[in-house]
Amino acid sequence: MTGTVTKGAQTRAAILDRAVDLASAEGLEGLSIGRLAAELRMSKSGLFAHFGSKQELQLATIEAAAERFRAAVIEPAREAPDGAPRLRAMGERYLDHLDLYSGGCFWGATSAEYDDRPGPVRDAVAGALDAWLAELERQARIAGVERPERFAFELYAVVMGANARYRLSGDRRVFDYAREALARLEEELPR
Amino acid sequence: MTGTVTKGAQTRAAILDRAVDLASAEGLEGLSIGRLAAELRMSKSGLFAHFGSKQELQLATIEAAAERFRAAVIEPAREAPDGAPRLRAMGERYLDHLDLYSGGCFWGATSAEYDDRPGPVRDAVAGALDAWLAELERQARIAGVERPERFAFELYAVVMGANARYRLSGDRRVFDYAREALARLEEELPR
DNA sequence: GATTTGCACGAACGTTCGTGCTATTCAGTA
DNA sequence: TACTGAATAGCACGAACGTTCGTGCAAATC
Repeated sequence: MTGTVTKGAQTRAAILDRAVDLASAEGLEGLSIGRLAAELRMSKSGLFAHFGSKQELQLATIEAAAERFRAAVIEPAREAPDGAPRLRAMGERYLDHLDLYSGGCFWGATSAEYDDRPGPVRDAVAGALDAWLAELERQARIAGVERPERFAFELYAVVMGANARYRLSGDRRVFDYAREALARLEEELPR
Repeated sequence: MTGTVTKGAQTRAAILDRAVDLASAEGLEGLSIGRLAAELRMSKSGLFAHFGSKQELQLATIEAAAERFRAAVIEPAREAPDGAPRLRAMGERYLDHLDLYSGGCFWGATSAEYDDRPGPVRDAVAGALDAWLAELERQARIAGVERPERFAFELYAVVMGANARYRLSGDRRVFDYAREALARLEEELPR
């Protein structure tokens, strides 16, 4: 029956939920099946059977992280109208949603990890980030920015930089700096 | 005799030179002693003897990377006078020096990898990055910026963002975007 | 009630990892 | 040329990794 959540699907979802957190802290390579199983109090083989290979687990984890990102950043920001308000909402939502991970931004951690490891995993990570950049670009275009790619890059750099800096220094003031930078970016928008 | 370069020191330097590249691509954890030895055509145990433990190898690699960074970014930028010109030179030198690594910025890769792994390695990485941020901040203060920390963060975010984005997309235009952002930051400076 | 399916388990495989010991080779000095 | 300490190699270890296999059990299907 459509909508029925089987036991297996529940377990799988629980695995992936934990996997996203673990990967955001230890990376997608450091995400070991044995550790993940131990944390979830299940056997390595039982967990493994859900995915068939480590790579499939990694890809499923990426998809789960993308889903979390959509639910926490993209979707809420849709309440704001296209263009400038949406851009402001996405930047703000991104900074807020960082608390959802126990190990900082999933994309910050995994993109640095896989940028030099060709393969399906890298492609999936790059695809997810490209999609976000493309959405930023689209909204910048709607807002009337003359060079949306440049604008999207700068917004990305500021918020990801804040994540990276906070992770290493523990100094929450970087979020204030980031918000100021976003505000100054906003002033660039034609009105 | 002081200044004499023994055979061991030469080997050690060659190991670390390769280790910095390998770690910038595979991370400090992915930097395996066996692989490193194979690439340098020496035995695992022979290489290992130079450091005594993997952690010591990692710490030495970080120090070597810091040295490379100083030689390629900090020192050349010293030719420019303190303040605004120095800030411009450091941003520019950073972007240029990225070609020195085969796997992108060493600090971008390792700081994301270790931000959630407490210990001496994390401390060393954080220390090196803090030192750079502090230097940026110092120069911003000399240039008369009202809030040097904020300025340093923004410069950092832009250039590290360019590295991350280029690594994943392969699109060199991000360097142009970064340079424009640096130019706009420069306009902020009091004259 | 019999049979099939979904899900999880424990044991074991081969490989790679870091690390420890011992033997060998090499360079520089007496 | 013999000696000596530094530098490198050889070999083995225990642990962790991803993966495979056969099995147990509960729910669903017939």
